[in-house]
Amino acid sequence: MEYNPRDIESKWRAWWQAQGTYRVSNDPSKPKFYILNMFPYPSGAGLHVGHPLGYIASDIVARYKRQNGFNVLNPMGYDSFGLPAEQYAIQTGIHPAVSTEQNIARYREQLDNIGFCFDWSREVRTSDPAYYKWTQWIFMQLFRHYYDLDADKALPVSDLVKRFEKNGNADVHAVCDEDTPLFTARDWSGLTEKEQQLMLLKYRLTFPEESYVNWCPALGTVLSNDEVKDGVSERGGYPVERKLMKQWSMRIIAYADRLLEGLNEIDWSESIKEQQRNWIGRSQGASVRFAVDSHEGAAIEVFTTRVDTIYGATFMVLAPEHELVSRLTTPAQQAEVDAYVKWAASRTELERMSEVKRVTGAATGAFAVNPFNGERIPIYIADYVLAGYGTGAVMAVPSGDQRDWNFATHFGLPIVPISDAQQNLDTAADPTKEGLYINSGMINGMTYDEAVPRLINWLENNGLGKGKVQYKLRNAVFSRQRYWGEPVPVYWKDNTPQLISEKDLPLVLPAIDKYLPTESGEPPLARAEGWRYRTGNQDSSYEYELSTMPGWAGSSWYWYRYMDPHNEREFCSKEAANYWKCVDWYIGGSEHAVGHLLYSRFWNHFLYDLGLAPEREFAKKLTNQGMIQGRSSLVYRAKECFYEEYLWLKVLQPFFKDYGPMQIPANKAEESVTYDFAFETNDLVIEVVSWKQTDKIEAIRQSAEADGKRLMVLFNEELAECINQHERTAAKVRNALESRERFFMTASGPQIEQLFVSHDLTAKYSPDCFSKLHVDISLVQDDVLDLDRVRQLPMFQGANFKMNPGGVFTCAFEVEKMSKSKFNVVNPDDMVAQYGADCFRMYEMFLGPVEVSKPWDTKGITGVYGFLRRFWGQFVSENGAWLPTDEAPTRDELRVLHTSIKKITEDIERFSMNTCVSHFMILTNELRTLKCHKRAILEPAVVLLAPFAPHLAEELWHRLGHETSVCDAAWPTLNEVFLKTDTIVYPVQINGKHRGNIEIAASATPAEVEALAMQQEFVRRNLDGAPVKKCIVIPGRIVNIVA
RNA sequence: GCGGGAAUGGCGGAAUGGUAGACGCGCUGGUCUCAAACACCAGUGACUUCACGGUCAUGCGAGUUCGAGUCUCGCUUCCCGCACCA
Repeated sequence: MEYNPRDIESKWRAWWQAQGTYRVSNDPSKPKFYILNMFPYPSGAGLHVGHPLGYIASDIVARYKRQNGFNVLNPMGYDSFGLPAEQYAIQTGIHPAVSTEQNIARYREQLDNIGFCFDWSREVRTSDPAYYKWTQWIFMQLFRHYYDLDADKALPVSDLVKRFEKNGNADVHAVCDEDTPLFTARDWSGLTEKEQQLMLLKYRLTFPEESYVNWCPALGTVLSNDEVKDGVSERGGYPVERKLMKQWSMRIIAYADRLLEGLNEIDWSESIKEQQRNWIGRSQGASVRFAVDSHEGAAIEVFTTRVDTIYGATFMVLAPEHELVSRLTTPAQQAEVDAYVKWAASRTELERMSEVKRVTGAATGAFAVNPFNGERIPIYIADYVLAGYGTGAVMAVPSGDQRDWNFATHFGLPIVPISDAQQNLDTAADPTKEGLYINSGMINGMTYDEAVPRLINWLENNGLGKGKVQYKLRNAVFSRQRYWGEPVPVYWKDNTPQLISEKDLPLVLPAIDKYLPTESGEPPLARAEGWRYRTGNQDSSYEYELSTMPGWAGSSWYWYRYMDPHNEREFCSKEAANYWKCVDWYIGGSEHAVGHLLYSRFWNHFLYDLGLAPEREFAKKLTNQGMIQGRSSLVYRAKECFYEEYLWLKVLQPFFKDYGPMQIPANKAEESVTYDFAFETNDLVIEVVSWKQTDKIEAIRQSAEADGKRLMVLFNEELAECINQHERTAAKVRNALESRERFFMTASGPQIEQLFVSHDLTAKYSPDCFSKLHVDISLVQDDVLDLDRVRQLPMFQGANFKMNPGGVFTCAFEVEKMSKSKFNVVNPDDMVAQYGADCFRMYEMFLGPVEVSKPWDTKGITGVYGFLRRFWGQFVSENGAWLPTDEAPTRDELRVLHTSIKKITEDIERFSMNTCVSHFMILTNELRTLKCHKRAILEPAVVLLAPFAPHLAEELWHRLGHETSVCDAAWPTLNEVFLKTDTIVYPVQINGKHRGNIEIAASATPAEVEALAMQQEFVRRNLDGAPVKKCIVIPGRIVNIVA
């Protein structure tokens, strides 16, 4: 009886559901294992074969762990707030909740098709009010806490207020706004209620602030830094501009150091950790205040990581936007500075980034004073100094910094060496920290390690600066001027933000008429009628915050909700959190390297500080799955110039010997020859042109007449029409050559509008004769286009196809991202329908390592299908007979089984699923060779296969007489005894080259092995009489004879 | 420019420092069939040899080692991330 996945799979899926096989309880009697996939955004396009890759790999691990006695949590849900649903709502008026619901239903159907062991009773959706109630609740906790640097954790703002009341803020070491003033207890109590609230905002971990943000007009919202790539929005690629706006912000900088340190204790890929380190961008250095000559009270603060080079500072550079520029510029320099500032402001981000090498700048005419040696140094402005980093000002040390060196060289400024180890300063800067300082006042003769503390000490003692750590990381903008997101649980009273009462959570998204900003430019929520907050019994009501939370809010804590998904009192109970602790293995795409993964770590550290999260880091181990790329098919469409090349290659060349050398335009641009083709011994000229270009035809005709030439006009379209019968065109040309008519032109307008050329023919033509177009891969098989179906499509109306000599039309292919727009999407549903879910799962794994990107090739799936059929065939004969017997297995059979147990166990542990599938194939091939149908071998093989092909395994498991699920069958135990063989085949090398093999008893000593090797004919022959220097025998492995 | 990763047949990819190319696709030949598909069997890195066999092969060049795809050093190319970050 044939293996029939369709029947088997639907049967067992229903059974699993009825049995609740995948229900997970928080059972403390068993060790836990929490494996998590990054939950998907349910897009309208559905899943393609690339999406489930990580889900399948983690499903295998989950099932494997369960068979090894673990209580496994392997949940799934949806990150269901997001821009696409809202964009769709704007276009169609359909509520995002409705389209999201539909998309989720489709996702679910596709996911169910693949046989995952998700416990759907634990599903979460970020857009569900029962879920976002807790997102809002966590936001409230952030608002109620500040970061205390002495405790090195988040503490309640209420405590902070008590300290202010007692002692003011002088002895408070907390992360706060840069401009927070010092105040005493008396100052504090003198503040009004509103002033106190405003002061506290400078400390809260989330707070509204006026700042420059990434404003995306096309999306009508601000974006956080990680949502902007190369100056445009990550979603949609719309332009982004800097705009000053009042926005909610998250004080993530408070956690910068902990986020950095935490990276050392988690098992994530080096590349992700490095990206996060980069994003945080910690640099340790010093801030130094430079006075400005003849500007009392003006001081320029700079940040430097190389304070040791300060004696080599020979000038100073400010960003063109620096606030002091206008004040400092001398009248003589005013015009030049104004011009430069204006020019710098006009440059786009792209220009700035691409013209890094160019040195530009302008002198302000003012001078700064080096606090260490009192030297006056000129102040320049230049756009290589960024307004947004540090203080927007640098002390320039041309001997140690290449950019400063370039600038100094360009403007003829002095370059002073500061270390005796610096070399070749006339060709480049030398940033060395080696050697002893020279020309450096108080640090002359010191090393780097001695100099830095000395200088910082001096700065601090003289009040001119201090040691300082600078981060590239900015506070994260938390507001979106959009509808489809979590409402911020805040109302505004007297221009200060107030949290709503916890009992009013969740603050549910109100209904609105249109998903657009109001006429006055307020966010969509301003459209909601009567949506105001009423406190207590008062009649007055207050306006809610109108922006919503960003996409990353709901995904920054969701792994806790899976632990306790229906809890109405807490986001997750203490017991559940303490049992599941954290994610043991997190799997997802590397595109979330700095967005989701950094914000999640931030929130988790915060929840940890509050005692709500049991671990500092939420995910111990992270694996990034690779992309499955599509194999796109492309057709070549002929452009104008193709027809000329075609006419020459296929039609005109045979006339060459009869009508003499032919003039063809050598270079179209020069137009040295008036006509496309002209024969030397015939007064006929030929012009190839589209019949639509009537003006051009008329002009050529007049010019031919004037030159006394006979003219033949060939339409591109008529060439296209008879493209597969070029002799017809040749006949026309011959006719014209031999005739004495003055003018040849086809009278009727051709029907053909475009021509496609079989890819295997295109090499003969220059590449710019064609444009490449994607065609749907379902129309292509083995790179051959299905013309009958293609001709039906609107896109190919009025098209003709130039076939290859075999009479078929071939396409080019390209490996690229799988996407709808490239028509290369392969739907998992189709694969499952044809080969079954088990086969699809195993083929996805078989393609290659999970972490690596690789192209999808549907053809290869037959190999896996054949394997599954053969595996089935060991149990069930062609006529449906049940084959397993209770005979005792042989040594060979046991060795085959236990080799597989060892390899498959090891390979799952190291996440090498592709080699697992190979081992299953080897196992099956060997059992077939051994004609083994013994239950003692086959039953453990079924258990091994269960994580990979759960449906097939369940079927065979039950046919073997079991009544409980194979999911709970214990993983087979390896017995090393069975791996041993009686004899060992040793490869024998001579000077490292493999020359032959010897077989000897496994118990043979190295000396015996050597002796046997030496007797071999092939050894004597290859040694050719040379004396043996030594013989290396690695027991059980190899023999190498050195001569 | 900086950082991370990679490079092995026609293709996807295997190889604790120990027979390079497992396994699969594709291809070639055979069996079955009127035929095709499916299935099954055999072969399949390149060059060379009637054959036995030999030579060359893991991006390039050195090195360590009895032995290197694997380790070290120096290059090349590709992918990813960051990028005038003081």
